Amino acid sequence: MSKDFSTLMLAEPIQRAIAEMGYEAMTPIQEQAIPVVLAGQDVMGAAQTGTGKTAAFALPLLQRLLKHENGSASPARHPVRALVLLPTRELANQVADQVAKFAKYTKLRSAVVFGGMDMKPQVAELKKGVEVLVATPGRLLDHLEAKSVSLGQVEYVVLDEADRMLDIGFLPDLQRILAHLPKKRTTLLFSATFSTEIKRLAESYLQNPVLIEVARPNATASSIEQQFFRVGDADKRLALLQLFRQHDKQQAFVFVNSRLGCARLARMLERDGVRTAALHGDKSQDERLKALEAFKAGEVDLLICTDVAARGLDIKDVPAVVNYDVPFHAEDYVHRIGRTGRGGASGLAITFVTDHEDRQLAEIGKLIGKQLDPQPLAVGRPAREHSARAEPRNERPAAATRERPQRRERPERSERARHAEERQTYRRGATPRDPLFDAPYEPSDSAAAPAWEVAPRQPAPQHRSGNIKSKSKVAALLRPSGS
DNA sequence: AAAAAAT
Repeated sequence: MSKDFSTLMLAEPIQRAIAEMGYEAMTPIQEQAIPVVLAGQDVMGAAQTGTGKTAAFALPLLQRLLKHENGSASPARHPVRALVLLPTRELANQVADQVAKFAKYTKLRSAVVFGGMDMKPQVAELKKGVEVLVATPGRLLDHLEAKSVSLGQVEYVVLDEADRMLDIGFLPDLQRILAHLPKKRTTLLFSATFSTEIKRLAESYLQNPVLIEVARPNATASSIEQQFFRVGDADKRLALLQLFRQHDKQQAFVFVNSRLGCARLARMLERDGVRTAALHGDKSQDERLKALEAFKAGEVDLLICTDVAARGLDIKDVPAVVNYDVPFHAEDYVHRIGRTGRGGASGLAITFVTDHEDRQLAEIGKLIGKQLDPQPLAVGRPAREHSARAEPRNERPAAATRERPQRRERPERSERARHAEERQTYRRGATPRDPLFDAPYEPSDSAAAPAWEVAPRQPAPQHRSGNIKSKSKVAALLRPSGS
């Protein structure tokens, strides 16, 4: 039985905003974390993706800022009292949006600063004074150096996607930022994934923390159906096009491991006639935000992205996620597929596995506690790629083979040759031509059930319902499990 | 190994 937000007795302006946003029943992480944050305690919170972690910290935080005056006399009328740090610019933008909505009817001001944007408007905003500051680490340090912001009055700091914020790439920046904060403060850590090592590290930043776990850490949401397909490197794009068509061209996030691969796939898919946008770190911030907006607006069907989009992004009703490449880190798998199946909606996660990705796949299986067994995927090939389009074709599929998809009859062109040809096509400004996509689907393994039906259905994982542990229990959890 | 975050 989940309680309503109305039972929290939050300040009227906050309640009004909640109602306006259509929030009613709390999710388990909200139900458990909000009272603890309201009580002013440090929190380490783990809950599956898409279960409303932002509201779980933002609402009680705003409540406390409203009800508890800033104790020390401050030179600024609006000192930063709460700081929220995030690992990507898009996520900072999104969380800032949500905070602003929650705070809409209060007198509290919020702002967001992240890189890739002009400093000046951010400086102006900070100068006016804000109680809640949302930021990415790099740009925040810039502002600290430029003395356009002071963090000496911060009472609350939130590390969202905490395990990422504490990893080696972010830790130095994070430590430099935390050095600007008062020692006496409340610290809140949230993520869907926490490794044992990161938990231990995290504890050194917390005082008397309450550990809130509404699911085993690293658990995937049970509303997401996970499918794994064995494909060859050269078949991935075809497989993607085929599945896209089989799924009625529904929208999806398509994750690629490198920025170059991401840009390249997006370009090729566009040529294939798919409405595509690319989102990765080599794009300008303007392009990045536009790509996301275009996807949200439904102007784009496949968002081709790197792990910049793996965490936290909350877009309603994304039907599917495709791991075009198996992620290098197993936790990223959990976050990537968490872009679908949000708020309990159903979602589909498809992962392509090539032979050299088996090790990474095994790591994922270990992390999420499932036996992962990639199914063969019959990749249909057009009868011909270049000429003879008008030739009548035999629509009856060939006889079934239960084995791996057939290889091409003719020797494969080298990767290089194909890329060269693609570049040529581009220079000529050719109109999108799609031998692979618009051509009638001709399965190489016709007796196989449609690809999206052959995947094994995993039983939903059993989650412990929420339990709050004291610090001693936290310490126990942090001990290596073997001992 | 790669991406991300400052320019």
